[in-house]
Amino acid sequence: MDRKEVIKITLELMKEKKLEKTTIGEIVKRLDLSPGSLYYHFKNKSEIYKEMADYSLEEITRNLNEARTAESNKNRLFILTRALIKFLEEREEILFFLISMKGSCYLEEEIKSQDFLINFKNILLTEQQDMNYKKRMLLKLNMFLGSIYEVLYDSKLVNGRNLAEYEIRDIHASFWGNEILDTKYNN
Amino acid sequence: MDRKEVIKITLELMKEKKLEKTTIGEIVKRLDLSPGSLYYHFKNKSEIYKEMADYSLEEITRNLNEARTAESNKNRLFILTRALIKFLEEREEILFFLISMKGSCYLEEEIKSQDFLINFKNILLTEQQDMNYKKRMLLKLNMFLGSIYEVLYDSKLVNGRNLAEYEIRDIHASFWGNEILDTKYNN
DNA sequence: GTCTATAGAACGATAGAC
DNA sequence: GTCTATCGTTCTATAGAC
Repeated sequence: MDRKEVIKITLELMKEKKLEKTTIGEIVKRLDLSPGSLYYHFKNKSEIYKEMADYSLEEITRNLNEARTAESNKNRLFILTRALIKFLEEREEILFFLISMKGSCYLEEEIKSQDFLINFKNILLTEQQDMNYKKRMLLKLNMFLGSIYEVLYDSKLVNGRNLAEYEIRDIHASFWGNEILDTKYNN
Repeated sequence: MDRKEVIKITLELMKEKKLEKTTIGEIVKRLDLSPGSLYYHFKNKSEIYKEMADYSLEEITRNLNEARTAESNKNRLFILTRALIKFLEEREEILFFLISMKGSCYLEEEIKSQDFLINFKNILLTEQQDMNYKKRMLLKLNMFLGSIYEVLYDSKLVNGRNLAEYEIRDIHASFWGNEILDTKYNN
């Protein structure tokens, strides 16, 4: 049994069935597996959720890092914004999980939101910035993520369409338009 | 049996137990009611969810309208932003429901996100504005709401603290800082 | 390490007495 | 209009054979 396969299939299933209908029974049916086998590898449902969160974070991080190194210098924040949007549009199941995991009782408190932020923080903040700046940037980052989720929930998950380029530009401009951070990666 | 009491209690219960643990059994236990009695008034679980969504929207609308008429003229958008944040901080159960209902299989598609937007749209948009402007403003509105949800999820629901005034100002400034809409209510 | 079988509880929803 | 009792199903999770 491939552990990662379980996570991928469960994410997919969750998008289709929503939270309350994504049961162990449904998961093993989709995997063509037995409950006993699944519980041999995962101690309970929470562990599956936990690994879905880890997997989602890893996938996003990997994707953003690729985007970050692929193109160089100018408009780095635009490239990152665009990459994040494109990634979540392509991986709807991850988008849905990120949006709906907050309401689930199977995800323990600690995992929930902050881990995702930390990653963006690393991309956007350097060590030498002062506390006040960091706090405000964290707020802005939180706002940024929330905006992406809400907009993509509406456009992609409800209406099934991808954002137009001008919309991506609008989103980027709203948050990072004339931001000093734009210059951070221009060195 | 008070219909509205069921909705209020269920919202409260949901914040504590999360989506998958908010069952009919838990609801009737909290209400000190019998299942038969609950099902005499609500045809199924979806109907309860539907009315929670309606109730949440009504409460927000009522609250924003009060804020809108109470204070006059200048900085209307700041007052609305602040009122929305304060309302959701005070009514955590509504905040949690708005955040987590997207992942639920008991809320039918149609209700989901748009209805909440329509209300803000009415507040922010007038009839005579052109389509392009409206579309962009709708995107911005969506971003605005998503930001509020994400920020308050983190600050209030996870960390249990209210936003500081400077944070509210930051949020307002990010979206409506030097916006022509500021003048809309100054007539 | 996968299976079948099933425990044991909880689920949404209903029937019928009062 | 509220109750008790319970239907039939589904749930998470486990035991034990292979």
